[in-house]
Amino acid sequence: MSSPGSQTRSSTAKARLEAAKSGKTDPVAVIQAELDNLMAKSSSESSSTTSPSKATKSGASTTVITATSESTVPSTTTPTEVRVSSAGNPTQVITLPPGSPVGKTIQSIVKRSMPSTTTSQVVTKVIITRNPVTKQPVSTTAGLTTATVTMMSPGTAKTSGARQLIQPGSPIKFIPITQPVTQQGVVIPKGVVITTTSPAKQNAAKVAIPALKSPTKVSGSTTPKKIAPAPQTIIVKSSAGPTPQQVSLTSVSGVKTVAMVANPSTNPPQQPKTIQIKPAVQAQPKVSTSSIVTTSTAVVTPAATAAATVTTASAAATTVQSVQVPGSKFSYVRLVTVTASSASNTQAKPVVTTAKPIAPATTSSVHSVVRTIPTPNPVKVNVPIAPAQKIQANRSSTVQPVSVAGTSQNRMIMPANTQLKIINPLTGETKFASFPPGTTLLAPSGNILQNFAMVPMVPQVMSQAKPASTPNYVSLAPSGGVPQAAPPRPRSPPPPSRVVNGRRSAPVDSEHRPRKPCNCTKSQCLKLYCDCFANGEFCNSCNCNNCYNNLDHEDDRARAIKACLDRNPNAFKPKIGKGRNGELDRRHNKGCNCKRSGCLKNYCECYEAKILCSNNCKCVGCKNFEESPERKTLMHLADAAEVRVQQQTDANTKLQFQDFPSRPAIVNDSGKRLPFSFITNDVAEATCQCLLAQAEQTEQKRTSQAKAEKLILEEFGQCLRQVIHSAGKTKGVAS
DNA sequence: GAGTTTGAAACT
DNA sequence: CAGTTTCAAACTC
Repeated sequence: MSSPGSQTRSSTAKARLEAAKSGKTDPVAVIQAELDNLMAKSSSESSSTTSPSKATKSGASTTVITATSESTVPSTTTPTEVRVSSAGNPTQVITLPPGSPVGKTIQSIVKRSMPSTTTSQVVTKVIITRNPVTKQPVSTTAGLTTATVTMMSPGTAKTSGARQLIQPGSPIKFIPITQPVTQQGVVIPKGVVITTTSPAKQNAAKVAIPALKSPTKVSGSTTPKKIAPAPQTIIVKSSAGPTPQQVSLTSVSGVKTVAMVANPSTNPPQQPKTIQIKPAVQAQPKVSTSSIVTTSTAVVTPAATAAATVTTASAAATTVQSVQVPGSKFSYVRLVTVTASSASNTQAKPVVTTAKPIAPATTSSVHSVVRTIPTPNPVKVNVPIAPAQKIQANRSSTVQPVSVAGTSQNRMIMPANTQLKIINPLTGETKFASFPPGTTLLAPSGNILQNFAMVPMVPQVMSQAKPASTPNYVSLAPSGGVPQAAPPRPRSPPPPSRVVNGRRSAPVDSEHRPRKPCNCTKSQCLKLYCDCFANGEFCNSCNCNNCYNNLDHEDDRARAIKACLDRNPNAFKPKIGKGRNGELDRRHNKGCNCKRSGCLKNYCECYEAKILCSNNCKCVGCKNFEESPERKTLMHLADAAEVRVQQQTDANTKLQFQDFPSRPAIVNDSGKRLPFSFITNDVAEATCQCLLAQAEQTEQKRTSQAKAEKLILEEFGQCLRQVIHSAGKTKGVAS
């Protein structure tokens, strides 16, 4: 059941975004980052002191919005000057009257400036700078001054699983906040602005050889160990200000979501403000609908979205810099404490509480609304991040610092099975702690955590933990806590090779199939025999013995890396490169040396990478060439196996639905459904949407609070009547 | 699960 | 650079 018009009204009630998937690992970059990190030890002090300069504009109110959703500008009732800049296009300055749905406005601007056929990533940034009338900064008191949403260009959708990048105009998915999901969180203790950039879709490998591995061997189900590398580029910058906020990274189905929670506890409670933003510039499209800020809910964007929304609420004592390495899929955040006051806040221990998990994307049709939270309730905004494309060499962010209204609480939402190394850069004190999934570290005073750099001890984190006085890096790798087996795929395109260096490293589906844990016994996981090490990752939940590939043996590890690079400068570079025809012609850079396998077993790096042997190979008795009958036979067998697996999967799925009917009717002795049995989840949700819509309307009309409450209650009564009416019509007999 | 095979990495 | 050894993953039983 749904009340009349509820669908329409609810369309403005929630955000629905879709996300992109992660990209490939580049161990070279990780290694490079680690080496750089080591080298940075000597210059860490200077980094600390220079960071604040980037976090300028303290007190200024700048709102950055990069968005496609129908979001509204954070709370303000005054006209707002907005600068819209997107890749490859000149910056536009527009003035938005109060109440305008800035998301639509931005979107229309972007659409006009962006070729529809482009496949490259487009990041549109909207910076709300000031009130053009009063020349005052906008709405710093709203407790939410920054929103960042990254817009993906069309043509980036992938077909497998949830791997979809958002397309302009596509429906946006809504994630209820209450459902559990694997999370990986990082707290940015002080006010920060995060922008995300998404890479264009990388072509999947086009190869000839189908996967022959038994489906049961798909590593995803068995390895908690490998956590997929960070697929996105994240630029985090701090802003000056007194209050902390939360930034958390949530991985849902391989897509990372950044959530920043502003704790408005230090802000005086405010009444929700209605924003009316209309295009003031003639060239801008007219927007007839306006979204209203009505509740203390946060923007909830789905995990599977390419849009990103970030809100910040405060200024910072900590500078957060992004560290990006050329060619790397990894994103690092360098946390540098910059305030003198922070020095007095050492030794504090985080309070551990249970975090409310953020639900994965659903297929709900509810539209999204960016909601400012002027109340003491935290503002929670998620930033789904698309896979990284090519990471540029600049190691520091160029994002404008943003000042934000203050909050006083830090939080860190733990990813699954996260172990943290907490380092006090001032005293050098190091602590280790492990937290269950979903754990949130709270720093109620706002500064408890600010002197500690948090280093999730997960794979892909390369020597982030540094000694005291050294900038600390936090890898923003997506959670691998819930490995997912790649769905059965047709022969083409096969996954990009994972033969990064090592041997027989599984040709991982770059999206997010985790690599298997290693079983090294003699190498201490410090040689390229070890897949983890070869891929530039820490061992995590591996079965190795005497492992030195961890934070406890940083020095040894660094030496081992150096030794490998001394032997072979390309040791950590991908082994599979592009041929003359680019992606269509991948080849093993070094070539294999197989003698007995005929290059038709996974011993062969070429075969494992699902590419044909090339002139680079020195193999004997090679059967891994285009016209090889043996290879063709294997291909056919593999295809047939895949078909069978797919059919079996489909059958199982069907059975599951049959075995678990949605919800048994609740009936009385006579077999009639009892009235409350009609209040299903759908009904409840629809009712809530109706109430929400009603609340929005009252906000829009600026009705008094008393009347608003009355109207909402009446709406609730209306919903109940409809439920009763529907129950009566069905004369519900249990089914 | 134990043992064997294999080829890349490491070493000489 | 070639030959040998070491190593851990792939494979077989």
